[in-house]
Amino acid sequence: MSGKSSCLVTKMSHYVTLSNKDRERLARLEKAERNFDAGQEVYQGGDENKDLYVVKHGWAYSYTDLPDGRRQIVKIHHPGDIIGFPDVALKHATTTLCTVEDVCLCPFPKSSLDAILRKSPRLSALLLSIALRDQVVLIDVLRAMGRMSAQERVAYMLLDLISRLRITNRDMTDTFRLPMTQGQIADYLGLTNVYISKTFIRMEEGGYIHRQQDRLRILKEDAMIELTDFHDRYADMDTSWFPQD
Amino acid sequence: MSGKSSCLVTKMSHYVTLSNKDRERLARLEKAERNFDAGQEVYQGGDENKDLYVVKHGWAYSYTDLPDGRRQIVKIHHPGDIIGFPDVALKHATTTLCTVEDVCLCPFPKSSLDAILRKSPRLSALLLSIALRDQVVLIDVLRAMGRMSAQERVAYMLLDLISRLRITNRDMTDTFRLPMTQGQIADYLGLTNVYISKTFIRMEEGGYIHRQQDRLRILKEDAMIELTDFHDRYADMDTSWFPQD
DNA sequence: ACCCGGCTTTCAACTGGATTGAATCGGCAT
DNA sequence: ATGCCGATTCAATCCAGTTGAAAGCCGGGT
Repeated sequence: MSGKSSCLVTKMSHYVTLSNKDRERLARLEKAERNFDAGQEVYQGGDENKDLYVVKHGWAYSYTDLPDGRRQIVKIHHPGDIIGFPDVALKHATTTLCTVEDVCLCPFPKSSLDAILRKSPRLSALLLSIALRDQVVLIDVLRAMGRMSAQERVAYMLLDLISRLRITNRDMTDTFRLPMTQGQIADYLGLTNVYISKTFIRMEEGGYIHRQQDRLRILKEDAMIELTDFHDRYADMDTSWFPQD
Repeated sequence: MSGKSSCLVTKMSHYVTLSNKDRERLARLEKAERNFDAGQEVYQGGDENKDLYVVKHGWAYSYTDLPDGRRQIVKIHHPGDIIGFPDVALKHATTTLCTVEDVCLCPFPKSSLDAILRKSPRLSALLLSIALRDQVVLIDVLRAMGRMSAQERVAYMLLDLISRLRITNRDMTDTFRLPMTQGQIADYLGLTNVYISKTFIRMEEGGYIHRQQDRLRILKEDAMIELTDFHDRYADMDTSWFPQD
């Protein structure tokens, strides 16, 4: 099991070149593995949070409920993502983690993070940067939810997804697998499953996208970028100030 | 000018006890001062971002525009807050900073942050925690925007504001000054000024709040907490794992 | 005291998206 | 194949919140 096969290392290396030692440190986080079936809940909001997870394969999402059952999905997780990072600051998990499909997760304790923070200044800077970058991404989502129409929100979501998938999958062009149900997409975008359906149909009629099973093709990426004033935050990171290891 | 008068030190000390050295390090960030009139723009989205700001007094907010003029306020800043932290990860500022009223800001360069990260593990941990905690707070806002009614959103906002103000102002009970216009509140909550007006009136009629000039009194805090399923993330922080300095 | 400009409130018409319920599709297990 | 369950689609209706404009209010400046 060399570092080469680690999604986490692949993803982190996208931002900055890492020493072999740091690559090993990261790869070690993916030692343990647990498999989950589609639609399974891994942990719940309010639980004491002691573990983080690296996604090895499959999609998952974090969500919160309102007491009356309304639901908001707050983050969609892909291979290479670290799940639960924001909760490190708090005593209890704030969201519930649920799988979209069959998923393999690598749990590791919060304390492993400590070790990295103490030992590797370069990785610490990277982790802090990722936390801050994720704040910016959340702000972008907030803007979409607050001020965009249904069609703009869907376009924004698709652009965000494909940008993130391109990080680990360099040769991906305009087509990707979207395993989420329309109900889940609705819960992410603050809409309803019915209206997501209608919006997808309209976007397909408008020639923006093409769907075939769960594969989605983006036909007018530039138009969608313009429509949503989309910025790829994953490409604009400033790593110039990082300490050398 | 001792550390005692620094809003930043007051705010940071709320979470964790700091050594004198660390208090000095923080207080030093507030050495320079710049004053701004009400409604003034301090910097704009897209600008190269080299400075951060500590708020000394007055309220300000960060916002983004859509190309067609729709506007989303993404963060409201109070005394003691660090402005621009999320943008540290990126090459360009993502939001525009605007004052609500007459404001005094203390600018300091990104590089001062570097120095702190290298010298003080305890402050580094605190900064990382604050970044992560702010992510959780953003997620809470996202939930409000995605799934809550107008009245719930306003209630949520008021609870969030008073919780934050209580950090630096321990003896505050149920009344605070709300200097923002209803138009600004609308841009924060993804609504319109007209509907904010209507909602405030309804909440006053319902006995939830009382307004008098720009002072706002929360009458049924418990009911509002229940209504919005509000969690005070500023009180729930886990600082137990921080390294001693 | 007065005017001016920005903020809040009110009003009426309108609409984007929600809701409901039913029909259809599709995958999987038997 | 068959039957079942969840996901998707379709159509009709409804409503929370928008839009635009007008009127009231309040504070600051001269």
